[in-house]
Amino acid sequence: MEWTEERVATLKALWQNGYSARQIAERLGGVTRNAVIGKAHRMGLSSRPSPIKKTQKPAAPAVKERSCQWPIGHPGSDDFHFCGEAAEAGRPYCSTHCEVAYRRSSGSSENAA
DNA sequence: CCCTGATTCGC
DNA sequence: GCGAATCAGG
Repeated sequence: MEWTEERVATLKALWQNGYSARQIAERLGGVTRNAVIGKAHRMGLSSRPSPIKKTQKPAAPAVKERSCQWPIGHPGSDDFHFCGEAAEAGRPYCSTHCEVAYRRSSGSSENAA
């Protein structure tokens, strides 16, 4: 196929209307999306929403680690507070309190302390 | 495996 | 200049 004024105009029109290269190629007929993209690139077009997204994620509010939320004292009490030590990654407590928090007492009769 | 555009490369 | 092949990512 030949890139006539008409075909080029169609290409540009569709491209600017947000059509994907594949849609344009299909519409024109006799060309593949590569031809469309290649032609578009050659005429100075392209620069459409590139699929190659940049890994730009500076805003990562993903909660990494906070301070240990292990309660110290009685809730409501004047000196009630949380442990505050550096918590383990992905856990709400520090290493010490993690042991306590996740200590599974599965049917053991070790209650005589 | 489907898609997207970008770029490269031989013709 | 052309477009398939390849690249790079979703």
